[in-house]
Amino acid sequence: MKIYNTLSKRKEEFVPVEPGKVKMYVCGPTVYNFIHIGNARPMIVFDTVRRYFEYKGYEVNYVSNFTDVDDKIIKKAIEEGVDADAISKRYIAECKKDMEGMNVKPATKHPLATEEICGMLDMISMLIEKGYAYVAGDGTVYFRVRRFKDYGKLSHKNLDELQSGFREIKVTGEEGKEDPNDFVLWKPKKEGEPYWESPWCEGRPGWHIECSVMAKRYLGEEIDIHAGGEDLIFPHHENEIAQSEAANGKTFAKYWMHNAFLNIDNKKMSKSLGNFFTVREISEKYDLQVLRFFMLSAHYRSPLNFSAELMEASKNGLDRILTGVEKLKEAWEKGAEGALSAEEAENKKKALELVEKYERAMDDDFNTADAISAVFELVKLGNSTTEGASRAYAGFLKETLVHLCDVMGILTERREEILDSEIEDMIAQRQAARKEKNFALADAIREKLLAQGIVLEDTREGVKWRQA
RNA sequence: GGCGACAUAGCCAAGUGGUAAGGCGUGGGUCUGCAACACCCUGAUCACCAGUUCAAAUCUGGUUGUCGCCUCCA
Repeated sequence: MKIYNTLSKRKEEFVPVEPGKVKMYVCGPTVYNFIHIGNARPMIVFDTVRRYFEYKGYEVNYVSNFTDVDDKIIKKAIEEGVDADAISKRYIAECKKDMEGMNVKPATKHPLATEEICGMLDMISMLIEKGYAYVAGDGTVYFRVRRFKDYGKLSHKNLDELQSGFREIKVTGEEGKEDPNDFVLWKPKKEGEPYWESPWCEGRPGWHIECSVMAKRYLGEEIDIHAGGEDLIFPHHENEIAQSEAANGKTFAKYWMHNAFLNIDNKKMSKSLGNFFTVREISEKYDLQVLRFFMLSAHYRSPLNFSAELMEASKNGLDRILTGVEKLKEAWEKGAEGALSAEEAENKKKALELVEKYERAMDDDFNTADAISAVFELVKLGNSTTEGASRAYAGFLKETLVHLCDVMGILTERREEILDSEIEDMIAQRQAARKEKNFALADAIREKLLAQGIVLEDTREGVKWRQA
């Protein structure tokens, strides 16, 4: 398996720290609101990475945090007049609902920043002891960036470039810094903010330290994969490396994976541009499976554009796959017992070649777009060869297709919904009308059902229906 | 100002040296009472210019365009 490593800027063969095991850490969202579709991309992408590792037989320890102490959470809490805790708890619960809808597996562990303060105090103390951090006059603890010689190795920047760069050195509240690039490990509380006791001041942790600490606690000092959105490369992940490697004296993560951004009309999604969508909003219009399928239709390192038109295209494409699975299921149920015919054996070979194509694509830095093309080809093979197929052949194709979809987190069962009796009556009435060749009435009933979002299909096996 | 990514058919998107996967959409056909589903047919000299090579979408240089990071935003 090859993985593109941001650290080396090339694809590298994956070699786990511990044979047969994958330890991966994915930076999770700050929970101050419903997650947006931009948050959803890394969740879906890295969940797929995880599933593929599991498919290949690895045992995956997958850790993803929730940042539950942060300026934005505090701001929201003040606006609503509740505790910060109430805000974060609420949106963690909502986030988990969205994840379920997108069929993102729960992590092995979802640590919360506020429950890991002890570990953070330990690591900060250790960094001070080793000379990698210092305490400013007001009790703020900063990381001494100049002291860590590898600083910039992930983002491929060097400190001189950073300093000679365009950005202006921020002044407010940072007079205690030795170097403008130093970043906060611990900062004093402000009035009304949540805080914890520490040797330096009553305060709260900086943003970067939590991930270093949680990765260490739940995965160890050396992990295989650290992942997140590309915007996190600098400064967040650069700072994590500095903290972890300075404190532990070991390489922190072997492979750094970063997903590209999701854009809206080729523009970065932002509230100010008014092109901001939450996953919850999307779920009102589409099954979140469609969102998942959409996200996987492009390579994770390519920018992906979001629009209603593209969601429609994804919905239609996904429907094609689901219909294909249904047809195979019917063929399997009706199929005759016995061995495969010579032709079927030949087609089975073709299917196995497609499975290989799928694996080659996924092995090559998780090329889900290419893998999906193998799935579509398998669908076509099924659609065109199951007429009168044997049970064994149809069953094989069905199992293969379902399995490959499952690896990408695509559920192949259409959500079973119970029709209310009124609708069932209408379908029965339409059948009666058709029998009497009263097609005008039959069509009228079909139109009426369509208006309610129910699509009817007349097949040899009888009437089928599905949600539009 | 510094660093970086990308540019393939109406749309989306694979393909990183040997003359272009797949999906959506469009149009035509088969099937169907009509539809829907499915199946068959239908589509590109790969932004532009120059170079390397027997051979380039694929490598090198340049041009144009789009976007990102450098502001605790995935």
